[in-house]
Amino acid sequence: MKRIADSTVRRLSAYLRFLEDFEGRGLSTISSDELARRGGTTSAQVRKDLSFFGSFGKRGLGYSVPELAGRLREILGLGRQWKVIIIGAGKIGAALVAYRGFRQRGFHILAAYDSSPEKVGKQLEGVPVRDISHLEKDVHKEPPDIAVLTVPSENAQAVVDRVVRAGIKAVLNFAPTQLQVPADVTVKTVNMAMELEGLSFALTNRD
Amino acid sequence: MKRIADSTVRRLSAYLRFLEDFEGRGLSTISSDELARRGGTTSAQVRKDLSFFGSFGKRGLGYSVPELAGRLREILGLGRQWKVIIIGAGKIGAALVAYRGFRQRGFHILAAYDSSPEKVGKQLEGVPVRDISHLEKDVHKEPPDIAVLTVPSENAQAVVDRVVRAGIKAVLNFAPTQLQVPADVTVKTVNMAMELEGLSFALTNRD
DNA sequence: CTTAATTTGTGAATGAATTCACAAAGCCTC
DNA sequence: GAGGCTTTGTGAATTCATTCACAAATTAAG
Repeated sequence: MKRIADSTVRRLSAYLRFLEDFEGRGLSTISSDELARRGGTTSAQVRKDLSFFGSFGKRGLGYSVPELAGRLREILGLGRQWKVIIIGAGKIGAALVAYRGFRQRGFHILAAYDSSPEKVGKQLEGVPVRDISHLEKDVHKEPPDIAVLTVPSENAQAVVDRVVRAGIKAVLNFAPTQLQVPADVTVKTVNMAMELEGLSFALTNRD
Repeated sequence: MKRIADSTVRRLSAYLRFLEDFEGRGLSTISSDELARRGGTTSAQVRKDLSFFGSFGKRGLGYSVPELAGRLREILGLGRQWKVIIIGAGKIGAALVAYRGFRQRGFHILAAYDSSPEKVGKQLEGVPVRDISHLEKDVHKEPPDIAVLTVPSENAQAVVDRVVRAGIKAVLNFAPTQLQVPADVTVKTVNMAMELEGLSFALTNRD
């Protein structure tokens, strides 16, 4: 299959959100133009994005809302449940455990890991906090699909190395660090510092 | 000034982080090649990125670490203090207030806002939680530069409208929503759901 | 001082992503 | 069922971003 750009996948994700909104309001069809308006893009962009995966629309009419939503869920791999572990049970880790967006999309949190004795053994929103030393054993018993890293930058590379060695192929990283991983592992980094600096730049360099 | 791509600014931000690391270790010069290796890019990319703002290197030698760090701070607008308010004192808002990356980079949190009576009047890490109804009055008294939104999706557009009307020109949005704002307002969105779906797509569509 | 070794800065070439623009297909009205 | 209206799907054109490649500048060594 032709390589799909990251930006395309992000937009598909956005389209699905709008479709679910429309679905909830009982609308049955939608045009690329309306989808574009909601997503801050153009109708040609929407059609091009979808065209990589097939042709789902009806000329003169638009797209069936439930059908397109279903197709997008399929394309994005949301038809199944993904098993997730969170490494680092600090403030951000705890906030993520509580985040309902996870469960809504089929991301099931198996456990959180930490090294602090005050946290280990407790629960966060029903999710057990385990000692980080149990990581490999647990992963072996019930392999997660995705590891979310909310550990301090200093430890991030060491932790991701363990995660990779344990066979996990997808990582969501909240540490403001560029992680080195083998080519068959996908890492997405959420870097708040970088976004803030982007705002600082925009405020500084406005005409 | 020529328009600078978003991707360029993000890389500058990454370069600065590496330079600070080098600075801490007392190294005095660095080549574009080494900077590139750390940032997962190429030396030509590094030089091109910097060339938009001037020529800071010495041929045959590389870049002076402290000088380049200083220039980047200047370019990114990090030479001053930015005033920030956080709207939404839920789990994510609370985690952000505690995030030390803010203060380190000169982002000073004036206050957090919420509508829940249990939260209003309390403090989070020394930051007062104010009633959202005081927003406009407070902003008028001490205008913040940046508003961080950690409110539920349903309210995000309404809140950003208030923020824009109050004259704030930069927004960091944590709600998984595409916000509509006038052209002179910059919005950056951190969308965890989107990143997770990107991982789901990668796991589903690997060769 | 001369030669070899580095490394920058930058036009030119390439590659990737977006937008244009229009034929083809389907709906709707009369 | 003919004609007008709408909207898709997609090559071609365009714009934007990255990579190449090399002259110019500087250091280092003899």
